[in-house]
Amino acid sequence: MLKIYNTLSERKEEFVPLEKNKVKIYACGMTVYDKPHIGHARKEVAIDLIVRYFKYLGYETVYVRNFTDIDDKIIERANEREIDIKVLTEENIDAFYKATTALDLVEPDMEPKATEHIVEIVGMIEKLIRNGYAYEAGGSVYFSVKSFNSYGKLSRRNVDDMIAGTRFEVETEKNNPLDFALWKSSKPGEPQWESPWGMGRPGWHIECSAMATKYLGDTFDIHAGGRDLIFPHHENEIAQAEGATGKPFVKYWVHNGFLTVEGEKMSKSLGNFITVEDALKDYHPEVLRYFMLSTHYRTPIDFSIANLRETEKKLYYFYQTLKNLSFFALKANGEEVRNERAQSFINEFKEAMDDDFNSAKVVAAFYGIFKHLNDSLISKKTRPAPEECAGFISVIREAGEVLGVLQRDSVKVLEEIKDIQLQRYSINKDDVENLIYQRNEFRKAKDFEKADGVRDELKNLGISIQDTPDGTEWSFS
RNA sequence: GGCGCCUUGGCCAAGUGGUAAGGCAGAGGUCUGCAAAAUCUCCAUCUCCGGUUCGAAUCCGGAAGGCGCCUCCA
Repeated sequence: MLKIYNTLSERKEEFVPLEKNKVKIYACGMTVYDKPHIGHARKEVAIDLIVRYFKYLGYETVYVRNFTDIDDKIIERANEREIDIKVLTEENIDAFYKATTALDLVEPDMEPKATEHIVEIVGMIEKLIRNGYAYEAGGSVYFSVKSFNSYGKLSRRNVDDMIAGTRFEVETEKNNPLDFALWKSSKPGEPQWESPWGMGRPGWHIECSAMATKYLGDTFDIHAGGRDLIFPHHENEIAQAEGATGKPFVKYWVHNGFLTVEGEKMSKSLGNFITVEDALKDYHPEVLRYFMLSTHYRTPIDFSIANLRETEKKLYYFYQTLKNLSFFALKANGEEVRNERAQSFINEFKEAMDDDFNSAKVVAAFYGIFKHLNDSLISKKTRPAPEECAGFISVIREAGEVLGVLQRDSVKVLEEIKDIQLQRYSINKDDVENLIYQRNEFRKAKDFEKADGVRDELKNLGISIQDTPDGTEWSFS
């Protein structure tokens, strides 16, 4: 039985879809004023895990992720760079797609853009005015927070308390400082669209309510996003959608925890702002994915060099083991048997995922099975039959598919990881192989002292070598 | 000031009332020309103080520390 932590109730709830075997998911996408950073990546990997698991469970999934391609920051940034807004947003959408491709994220079924849904947005605002939740003032339209009495239910805030804590804005068209803009009258030179209230553009929150209800209906199953969006973004989305439709908007609200960099919040001013593009220069995409999943999605995660290195080692170990396993599975001729240990692994996996998508527990289960495999593969006596080895591969791939890891050819991934490491440490591959060749020559000549000297040289580069029956292999230690 | 979260061994991290997963690092063993890799063994009573309970890391109250949101933020 799948349980999901619902921000609305602050507890884990059994997942019951609105329609049998079908799940409708909306995830707030990014506002494309800049390139995606690793915080975005965390959110995307988290929702990706969720979507993949629903598919794994056999649900028909409808997954919508938007692009917010019009807002203050975008206008500001475009002005700064003296480029057209469209140029800016398209550039960043491209960068986003590069990141999603590299991270092997499941493609959403729909990816609506705010600027392409002005009609729906205007329509929703009109409904809100008609329903008495919004008012026009000076060419802008505001949502009246006071008029919507369950305002604050998601973020557990009380409107009066909030007003008390607000510094009053001078000169405002708003009736109430907490009211938020649904439609903003445009200043000269800003992008603008026609509306019943004059030329203008949508406020920040309305596009999600309009697009989500358009594609998923008035009420749908899951709405996801980063923790920081709970207030005001999601709170406002609820007010807008429910104010317009009169129906409950979302059944389960899912929010991922934040990512820090070396223990600090990522921000431009601290200079620790890491784009996905940059992270991919130093780490294999699968390492990044696996890293994100090694902590439960609601728990804060720290993007630190130490943690990333550790993850890299783990993944390397897994693929190394998978490589050995594949060798022993060759004789199975396509036959596979899932023995008790393999089956228990799958059970562990499902149990962990059913528990609010606890990928951290899955990671532990992976450890257990890989350790078991390394242990048993080592000697003929304990080695599973080829068909069982094939069965192990199959369960690992099955669980790995949901996490989006361990799907690719072991040899290839091991090489890719090494290449990235070589690049990271600015070490030339040929130099390494030359040294290994030299060492083996010394070994053949039984000149172990010189051979060990070469090994020390390699060690200084951070490389360790393994003499195996098939020759000498090397890896970063 | 308001709302919420977190605090588990040197480090990362599970744990959601039944007697502390896993990993990294460290110590020792097996293997090895020596190593490495792999593997085995060892390594915590859960920030503190009260309470509820036969029994709590897990529930309640309080203290200390850290953090997030309340303005843009995944």
